[in-house]
Amino acid sequence: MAREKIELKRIANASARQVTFSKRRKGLFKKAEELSILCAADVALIVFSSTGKLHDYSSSRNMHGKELEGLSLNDLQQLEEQLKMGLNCVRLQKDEYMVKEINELQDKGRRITEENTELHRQIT
Amino acid sequence: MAREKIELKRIANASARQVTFSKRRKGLFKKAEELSILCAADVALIVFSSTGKLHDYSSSRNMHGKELEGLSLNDLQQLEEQLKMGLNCVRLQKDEYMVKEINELQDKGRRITEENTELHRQIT
DNA sequence: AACTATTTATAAGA
DNA sequence: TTCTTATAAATAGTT
Repeated sequence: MAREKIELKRIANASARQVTFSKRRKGLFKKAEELSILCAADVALIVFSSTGKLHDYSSSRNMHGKELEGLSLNDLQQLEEQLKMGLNCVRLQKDEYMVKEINELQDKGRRITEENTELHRQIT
Repeated sequence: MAREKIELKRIANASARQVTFSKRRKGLFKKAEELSILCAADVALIVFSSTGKLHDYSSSRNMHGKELEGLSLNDLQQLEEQLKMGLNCVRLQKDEYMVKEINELQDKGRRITEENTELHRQIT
C-alpha cells in the first residue's frame, strides 16, 4: 500500500520482512485498539514473529467474562479446544524452560562448590 | 479515515456503531492475515462485539507450538494465566449453557408426553 | 528513523 | 444492507 503494490506472499528477504513486520504489527495493534474503543468491542490479539517473539494486545483483562454470554455451544466448544491446546503447549514449553534453568543452576552450583573447596585448601 | 475524520471514542449511535464494527472488523481480519502471510508470523485474533458475538481468526491451528520457543519465563507464565482464566470462564459458560439446554429439553419432553397421554385418551 | 508517492481503508451519503 | 466516493490512514521503497 505504498510506493508499489506488493504480492501477498512471504517476503523473501529477512531484513525487509522484519521491517515490514514492525510497521504492520504496529498498524494492526492500532486498528485493534480503535475497533475496541469505537465499537465497544473486546479485542484480544496475539502475534508471534517468525523469530518466536510474542506481542499481545487485549482491550480488557477480563475479556472472557460477561462477553461470552450469547455464544453458541459450538463457538464455546471450539474456543475451549483452542484454549486447551494453547494451555498444554505453553505448559510443556514452560516445563522445558524450567528444567533447563534448574540444570543450569545445578551446574553453576557444582562449579562454585568446587571453587570453594579449592579456596579452602589454599587457605589452610 | 474517510469523508471526515472521526474522534476516537465510543460511537454513540447504535446502528452507526454496528456498521462501523462490521467494516472495521473485516479490515482488521484482513490486516491480520496479511501480516501472517507477508511476515511468516502467527496471529490469533478474537473479537467480541458489544452484543457478545464472537469472531475469531487464527493464522494456524497449532499456533502455540514451535512458535513459543524463545519466550521468557515471564511471558510464558503470563500467557498461561491468561489461557487458564479464559478456559475457566469458557467452561463455566458452557456448563451453564448445557444445563439450560437440558432443562429446556426436559420441559419439552414433559409437555409432549402429556400431550401424548391426552391423545391416547381421546382415541380410546 | 524519516520521508513521500501510492495503495488501502473507511465515513458518510446514496 | 450494499455500493459509491471523497478523504484519511497505512505503508513500500527510498534516503
